[in-house]
Amino acid sequence: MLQVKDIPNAEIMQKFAARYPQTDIKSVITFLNLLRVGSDLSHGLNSYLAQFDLLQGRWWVLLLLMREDNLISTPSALAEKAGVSRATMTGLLDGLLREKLISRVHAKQDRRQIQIRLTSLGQAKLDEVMPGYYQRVNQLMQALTESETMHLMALLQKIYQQRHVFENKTVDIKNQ
Amino acid sequence: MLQVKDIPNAEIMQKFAARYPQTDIKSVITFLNLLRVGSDLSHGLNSYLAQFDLLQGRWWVLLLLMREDNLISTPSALAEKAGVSRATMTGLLDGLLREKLISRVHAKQDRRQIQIRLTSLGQAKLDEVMPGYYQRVNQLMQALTESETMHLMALLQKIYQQRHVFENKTVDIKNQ
DNA sequence: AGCTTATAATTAGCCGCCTTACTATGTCAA
DNA sequence: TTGACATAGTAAGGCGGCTAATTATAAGCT
Repeated sequence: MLQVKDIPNAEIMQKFAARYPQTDIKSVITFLNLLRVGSDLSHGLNSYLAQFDLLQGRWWVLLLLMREDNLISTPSALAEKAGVSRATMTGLLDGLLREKLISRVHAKQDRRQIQIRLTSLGQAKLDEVMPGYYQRVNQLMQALTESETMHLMALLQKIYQQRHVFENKTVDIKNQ
Repeated sequence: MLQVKDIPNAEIMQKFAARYPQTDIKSVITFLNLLRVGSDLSHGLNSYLAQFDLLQGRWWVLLLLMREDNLISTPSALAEKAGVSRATMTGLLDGLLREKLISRVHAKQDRRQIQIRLTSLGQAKLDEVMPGYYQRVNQLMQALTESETMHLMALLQKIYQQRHVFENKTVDIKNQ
């Protein structure tokens, strides 16, 4: 994701608003701040995970496996839950396999499927990573009081429900 | 960035909290929601830009150039402002050059430098992209009232100031 | 049974990001 | 002045995303 370091100042926003009159400066600034906080937290998380030779993709796979009662899942299910394509999941699993954090076993009942299991090495890796992760998340969220946190969640929910506005193609009014 | 599709439910959080006692469930859920909103908006923006053969990286470069009074900057300055490495900027500029949206000119005063200029084709591309972008941002932010927007900005600020918590290495108490 | 279609996983090849290492040029101080 | 260091840009190679195409297996029709 783009690292939105440099949110435009008022002067620059005015310049853009002059050329593009539909601009609502306050909306744009809020939007860019949301993007920036998200990307900064994401980069921060990555830099923490990198200390353990992990990045978000592979870490998330380990977590998804740990959620399962028997520590087993399949590539398609993992891809679906992680929100990546199955091809990408193949690559992530290759990496995890190289470090023996997971194992691949052919499924008996459906021979197209492969079972992915969290190994004890994989569990050990999570046991190394997670305490520091939780500690840092706590520290981060101590920026807000309990009621601020709840308020933030509510605001995020409202925005989240609108998240599809970008995905609609531009509509040509004449064709409606 | 990871597409955080699947925020763990209460039952699963309990399981993790049992193994990792430092877990504060509310903090983690809020954190994951922040990440999710950020990554969804980022993906949404990308899918909008993709209609115009752009992605965030190259689009942002065009914007940075348009901010300049004479439409000119250098690769290093752009890399700094966009928050990417200079090597990455070289790649982005290669792409933009291929489509003639920018031009490269050797600087006279410092022959290490290269001047990057937004071409009229580049400006035309922005004129195509920006109105729809602003329209969609407005639509998105209409999810919130004016006072909610200001409150959200304030909450994001507080979190943003804590963003470095992930970057500190884990401290070994014994060595302090 | 044999087709057709659907599904699971992988491969190949693209893109944008990274770090590391390199080349060219500039700067500064002994 | 020249040697050491700093800075600008690029190249090489890795990673984690993607889509499209491929292979194997399963399921459903007729």
